[in-house]
Order: sequence, then C-alpha cells, then structure tokens
Amino acid sequence: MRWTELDREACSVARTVSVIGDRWTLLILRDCFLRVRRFEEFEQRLGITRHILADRLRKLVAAGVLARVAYQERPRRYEYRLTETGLDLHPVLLALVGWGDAHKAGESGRPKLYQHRECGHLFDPVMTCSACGGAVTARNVRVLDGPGAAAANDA
Amino acid sequence: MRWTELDREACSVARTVSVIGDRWTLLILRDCFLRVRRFEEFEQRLGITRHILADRLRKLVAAGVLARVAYQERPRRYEYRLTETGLDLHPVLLALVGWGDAHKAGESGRPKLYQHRECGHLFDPVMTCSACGGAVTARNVRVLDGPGAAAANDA
DNA sequence: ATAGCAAAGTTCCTTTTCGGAACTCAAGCG
DNA sequence: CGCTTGAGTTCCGAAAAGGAACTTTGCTAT
Repeated sequence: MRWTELDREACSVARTVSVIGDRWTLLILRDCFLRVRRFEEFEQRLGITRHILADRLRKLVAAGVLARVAYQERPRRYEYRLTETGLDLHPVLLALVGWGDAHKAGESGRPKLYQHRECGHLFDPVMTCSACGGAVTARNVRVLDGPGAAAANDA
Repeated sequence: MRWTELDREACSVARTVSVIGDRWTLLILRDCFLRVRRFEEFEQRLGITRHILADRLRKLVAAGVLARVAYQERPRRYEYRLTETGLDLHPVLLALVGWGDAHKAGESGRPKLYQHRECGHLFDPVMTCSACGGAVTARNVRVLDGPGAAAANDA
C-alpha cells in the first residue's frame, strides 16, 4: 500500500494518518497549537529543511487543516493558521502529550503542564465516552462495523 | 533534526512521535488494538513489505510498546502483543478515529462504531480534564512550563 | 526419505523521499 | 546601489521504502 491509497481505506485511523501520519506534520501541528504561524519560525523551531516544510504546509492546506493567509501586502507574505478542522486535531496532540508525559518524562519531570481554563487546575487528558462521561480504555470498548464499513472507496 | 534526536527534545509530543510518528507504525498499532498479533496477518492486512514490518515491530518492541512472545515451540513462532505501555496508547488511536469520523467519513458513513461496555452506548471520544471532567478544547487550555522544560537531554 | 508447506524473517536491488546547502524573488532600508 | 527579510524553489548525494526472491525450522502427506 502506498501513501496515496491510504485515504481510501474504510478506516478512520487510516484516513487521519493519510493527513497527519508523518513525524514532521505532527511536529508542525504541535507548533501550530503553540501559536507558531510563519514559515521561518517553523523552520527554526523544528530544524526541518525548508523544502520539506513547504511540502508539508502545502499538504496541510490542501487537507483543510491549515489556511494560508496573507498577513501583509507589498511584499506579500503569508502565514499558516489552524482552521476549525485543524483545531479539531487538538485531542490527537493532547493524547500524544498524555502518553509522553506518562511514559517518557525523564527524571526532571514533565516538559510542559496543561491548565484547564474552565476549572483552573493542571490536568491530565482523559479520554471519555460522550454518552456517559466515563473513562474509555482499550479494555472497555467494543468495535462494531458501521455503515461505511464495506465501502472501501467513498469520499 | 533527525529521527534519532527527536526523543531528546523537551517535549512530550516529540518524544511520543519519536516512537509512533510513522504511518506504518500507527497502522500496526491500530491493528494491534483490533487483536492482530502475527507477522503474516499484519503483512496481509496492511499491504506492508515484510522488511519494513519487521523493522517497525522490532522498534515497537524496543520501545516497550509491544512484547514479542512465543506462541509455540518447535518450530518456535512469535507473536506481538501490546504491553501495558502499549495499551496506554489507546487514547491516541481513539483521537485519530474521532477526527477521521468527524472529517473524513464519506457519504456512506463511519467505517466503525465504538461501544462503551460500561454504559452500553455507542459514543464519540471526548477529551476531558482529569480535574473537573469537563471537555478540553484547543481554546480552553493554557500551556505552562513544567519542571522538565529546560532539560533537553534527560531520559 | 523426501517433497511440499507454513510462519517469520532476511537479503538484494530499484525507486522514492529526505537532508543540506545554495539560489530566487519581491520589496523595503540605509 | 547593495543589503536584508521572508517565503519559497532547485539541485545533489544520502537514507528509507517498495518489490520480489531467498532462508530457516520443523511439520505433514506420499
């Protein structure tokens, strides 16, 4: 299977991975959530080559995750901002943070702390059920076929 | 920055990405959560080359995400199972599913449905705050430096 | 015994992608 | 003018991925 075929799989993980399943893309998104917006700033913070950065930004714009908007005219300069679709990726990043904090925080502790503005507390991200609000874990979820299960080729 | 330097960053996203930030690795993990365990089964379901599959499985075992356990002697054959550390990646996969379901489900609907065993309902994954239980979104989280912020080189 | 089969890899070779550095372009600045 | 800034693009050698065949260990049927 090639990159290009991935988004035609009848699997939401595969479709999401076809958009963001690349190390640079994930790190770019991390920086987006930290309010980084400009080409050079991404380049310097990430140590990515300009060439690959341009490619990934183009793909994220094409996927509707980022929007390329001019922040000045003459000379025309663009920056990259998360769209609503892009903001919806927040749980993905938070889940990555959660695992890293739990399993990869060295002796000196967590690199970052997260504060929930609504309650004011530092927190860990917890994945919960939209129906009952209870925690969801690998062991208490059952996977069933949905209506789009058979169609390997829908949009 | 190279792959190998990623896990030394003072960032839990980067550290997690250094382990699972690869399209094949993410798809292998998806299948692990669907109870796929054997080399040939991964190969057939994913359409990955044996060579890359062997490499990714080796890395996941080295990272403590999967365990390689013999399921028979003579001839000795191994299978790959999620460890507790691996099971902790469940929220990551669920977050990917959540975004794919919301933004990439075609006209025929979602490929899979998820049922919470505890309440019996089909659900969407919701990222919540461990302190108050409320939903966490991109707009209501504040990021602060933690104790491990400065140390770029701790374990 | 031996030919065939199965599972889990490994090896080899070609194609694609990536890393690194230099170059381009448009406009403002001194 | 020539320099600087920001956002790219181009070019080349290095690294990784795709594809297919080969290896190993032991079982099974002839």
